[in-house]
Amino acid sequence: MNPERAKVTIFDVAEHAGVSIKTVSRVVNNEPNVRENTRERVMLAVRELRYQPNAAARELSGKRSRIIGLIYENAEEFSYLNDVFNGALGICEPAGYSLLLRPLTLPDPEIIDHIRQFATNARVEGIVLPAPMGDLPEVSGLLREMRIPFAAITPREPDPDEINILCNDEAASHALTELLIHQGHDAIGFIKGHPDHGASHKRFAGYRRALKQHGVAYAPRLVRQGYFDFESGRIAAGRMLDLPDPPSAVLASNDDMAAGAIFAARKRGLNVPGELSIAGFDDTRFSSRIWPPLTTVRQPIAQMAETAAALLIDKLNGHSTEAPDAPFECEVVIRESTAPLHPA
Amino acid sequence: MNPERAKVTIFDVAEHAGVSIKTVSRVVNNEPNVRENTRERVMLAVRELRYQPNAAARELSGKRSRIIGLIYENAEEFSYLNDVFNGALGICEPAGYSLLLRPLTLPDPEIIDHIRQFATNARVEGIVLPAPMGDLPEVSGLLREMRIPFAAITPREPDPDEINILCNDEAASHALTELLIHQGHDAIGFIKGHPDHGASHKRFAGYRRALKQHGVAYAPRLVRQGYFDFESGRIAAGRMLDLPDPPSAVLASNDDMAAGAIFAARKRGLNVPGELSIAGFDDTRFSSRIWPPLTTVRQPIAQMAETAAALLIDKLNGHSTEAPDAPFECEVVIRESTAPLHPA
DNA sequence: TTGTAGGCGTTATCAT
DNA sequence: ATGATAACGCCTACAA
Repeated sequence: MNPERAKVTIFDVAEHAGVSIKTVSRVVNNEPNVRENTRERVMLAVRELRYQPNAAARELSGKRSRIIGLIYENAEEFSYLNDVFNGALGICEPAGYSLLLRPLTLPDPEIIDHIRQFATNARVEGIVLPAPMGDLPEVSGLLREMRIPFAAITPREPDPDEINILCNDEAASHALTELLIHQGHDAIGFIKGHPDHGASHKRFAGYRRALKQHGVAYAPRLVRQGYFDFESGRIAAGRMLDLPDPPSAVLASNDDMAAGAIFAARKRGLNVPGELSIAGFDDTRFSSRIWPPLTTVRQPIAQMAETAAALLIDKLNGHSTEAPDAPFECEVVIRESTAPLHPA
Repeated sequence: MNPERAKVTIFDVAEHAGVSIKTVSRVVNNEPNVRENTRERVMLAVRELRYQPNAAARELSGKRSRIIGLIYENAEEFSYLNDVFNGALGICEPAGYSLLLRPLTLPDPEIIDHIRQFATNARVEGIVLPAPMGDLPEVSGLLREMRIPFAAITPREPDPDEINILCNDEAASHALTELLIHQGHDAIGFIKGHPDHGASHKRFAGYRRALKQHGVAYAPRLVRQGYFDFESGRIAAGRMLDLPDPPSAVLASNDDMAAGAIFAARKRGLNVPGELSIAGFDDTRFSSRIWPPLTTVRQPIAQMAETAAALLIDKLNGHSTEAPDAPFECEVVIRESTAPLHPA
């Protein structure tokens, strides 16, 4: 019809509807004290003129930028980020918020400056912090000091005043270990995750609890430090496999490291799962696509990110922020990379 | 020192430096006609007060949002997106631009409305369009009509007035096919990519050209349609492998489909590369981590995204936008998923 | 080289 | 329930 780029303002709408701009503002912002009749007239004008409020003017006047920041570690390996993006975006968009990304490369000695600049420069109202950002005390400390609300997706101890999205890592790790034990394994290697991630400790704790519960001896030589990346998994698994008495199963704290473990096994001519069972954590996209498909633990990452964003937006809008009553549930996904130790 | 959140405005700086706000504005925006002496005095005040210009006020007044949009297909499989994000962000940030994400699920009958809304609502100044968004005529048409500058990362024919980032897909595909031919393969399967992606056609063209050039017969039964996702690759490869005279090598138009092909081969008990060579395209993160590591083609995606963002920002700033003189170079990466047909 | 006035489109205040 | 008017912080004209 009219492809002109002439922008229609609140004045145009007011004139068209025969009211004042303030009334238009009230209607557009769902404020009370407008007669139903008037409201409809304004709405009509809004639609007819295709009125879109000017975000900059809104922000300047009302102090609301409607922008949410997402600070994340820019590590290639963390495949869960896509789910985080999608989950957060899925909530922000319909709520009228924009999502601004801020990747950070860790360790970052200037992290404080970077975040401070991002927060002020990009004028974000709130920030979503997926792991491991929510695990870093300096980050949450700074945000607290700056009085910028944030939602941390991380398995730390929840603070009732802050938004914290949890899942039962520990229980899932326990279940996975138990599965291997039930399959007859009693020499189960464990590759730990990056020590700065809260999840690493939870997962290790679940492993130890399962061993203890089922009377399987804990062997320090079967526990290796990894850092959540493929290489560290490959190396850690290699070390264990080269032991005189290697494990018959390896539990890696994430899928990337599990893929590294499979790689290491293959290099040594070992059949997986025939000679070595391997399990991971996260149910990354590719965990079902490598061979053999990986037994792993699925976290509802997208849902967790959605919840984080939704609670954050609620908080920004002054609504009561009720933390979810229980942690999100992880689910063990059994595929073909694990098998009973002595098949019948 | 002073953790107060009182925001310092241009007036504060002007007062502190003993000049008018206009002079401060000139200094902050690097405009000419300021005495060096004055400039320094203002800069000092800026630093002392930690003055940060208010982006909303700037935008409202000056019509510059300093926001760039990135519209992409939200398909789980397109692993190159991370590189696109990183490349674009790496340029935007130092240039003072923010990057706003807009995932779209294709096919989207309301794509026009969605983009229109994104463009106006999010007040983006320009838009980056990675494949396949730049391939969709309705998208580029709309942007053209709305007079929003965009940079398309896609292998279509370049328009001298528009920003177009290319790479030599065709040549790379030709080289990859040639490699297989040199290895003695003469029954080489090809899994095409999604027909809506310009790259699909380029890659197929390179394959055909290589066959022709080396006198290898073109066999339509060895060419299957895929859609760039794992499943379609698995199915397409499966069909070919179940043929009475299956190929000895399969070239997939991307790594996800190549991974599917490996999966299909494994299911049939075929040794890769002993009984079947498989090659992909993209050098996705995981292509070096599956077993066997994938022979593939590496595109400099992050660089291409960087260039797209840089050219776009140049254009927005009124600088001369010179297209790069040549397409970006792809590189064949030889790994262990391909082998000579009859090893010595 | 520097400063003054007006406007950008909204929300907030305070009348009516 | 509605409206006039003043912020909000900056930039663009236009003066000086």
